[in-house]
Amino acid sequence: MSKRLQQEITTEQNRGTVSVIQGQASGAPPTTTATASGPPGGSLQLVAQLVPVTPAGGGGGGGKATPPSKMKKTSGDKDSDEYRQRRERNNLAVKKSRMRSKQKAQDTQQRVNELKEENERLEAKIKLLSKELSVLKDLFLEHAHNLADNVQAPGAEGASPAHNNNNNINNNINNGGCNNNNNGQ
Amino acid sequence: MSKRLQQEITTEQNRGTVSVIQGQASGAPPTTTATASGPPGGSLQLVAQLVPVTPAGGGGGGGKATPPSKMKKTSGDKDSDEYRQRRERNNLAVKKSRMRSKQKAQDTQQRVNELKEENERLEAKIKLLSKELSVLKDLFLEHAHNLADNVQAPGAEGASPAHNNNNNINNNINNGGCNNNNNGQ
DNA sequence: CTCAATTGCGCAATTA
DNA sequence: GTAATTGCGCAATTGA
Repeated sequence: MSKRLQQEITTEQNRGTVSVIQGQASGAPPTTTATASGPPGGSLQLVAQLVPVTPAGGGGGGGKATPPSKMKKTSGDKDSDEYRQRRERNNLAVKKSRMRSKQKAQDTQQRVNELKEENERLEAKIKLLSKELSVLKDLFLEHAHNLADNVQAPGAEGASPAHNNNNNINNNINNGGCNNNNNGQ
Repeated sequence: MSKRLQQEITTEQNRGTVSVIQGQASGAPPTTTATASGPPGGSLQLVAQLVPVTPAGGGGGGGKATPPSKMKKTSGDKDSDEYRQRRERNNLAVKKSRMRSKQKAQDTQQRVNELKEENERLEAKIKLLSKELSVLKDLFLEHAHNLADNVQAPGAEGASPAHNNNNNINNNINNGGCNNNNNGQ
């Protein structure tokens, strides 16, 4: 009931008519009248201002004077209960929809943050792994050199075993060795 | 009261000033319109509604129009040019703001997608690196074994200095190969 | 204090 | 016919 006083009033007022108004009801927004806008603290209540409704509209235009008897119950255009009811329902739906929309946006933003964190973690890990790999490779090379030296020195005997190994290695590889890692955030 | 004209109409038709309105200045969006809410395809309309202002009954009499006699130029509250001007400005600002807001949301969503992709890439890389590491590690172990065998076989002769290396290497490997490290950035 | 930007809200046209 | 969306205008706030 009190709801419709809001915008309509203003709206109407646009054209110059008056209206009544009321202060805020429950948590709702404070509406105010044309003349006095009651911002925040609103205490007060309503002030009604009636205006001389001049019958002949004149005003801008058109005039139409009171078309008094035209208003079907059904689709009584606007004053009908039915209309009001629908409006209210829609308003509710709108509110809900907007709320969800907002929430979704928020979630998305959060998702971005999470992904960014994850990303950093992954990059750090890559860095680490790369480093390790690098170290190992160096060692490997060094080792190879040493082997070469040794092999040459001792004698023709020890053929380096590193040949058929591929198979075995592959198996191992498939197993994935030991890279497990857990991380929680 | 006549509210049926509601906003748009009111807005434009408001005081008779017609106005096709809107020219948006700043590079804004291309909207169409003449009457504000022109639905898609807008074709016409607008004429009709002057008439029906269903007065409705409620309010009693209905009428409307003609702002009584109060219309200061400044702050004439509603009919004032100044008011209208401000409204228009605000409407424009609102539009702009909303546009940006929407755009931002879109960007954010896109950001999520990009980050997701990036993440996948990073994970793939990690997997690859891990595999390489694993291979190298196995290779090392194998080598170590072979070396050990070879060393034993040849005889007590020349202890190859490589052993030390191996040990070190192994240690390193252990650390390096399977280490899962925690502690996030 | 003015003014652009935000924000909550209701209306109406669409869409599903 | 209903609920959900979406564009829009109004008004109250807020931040420069």
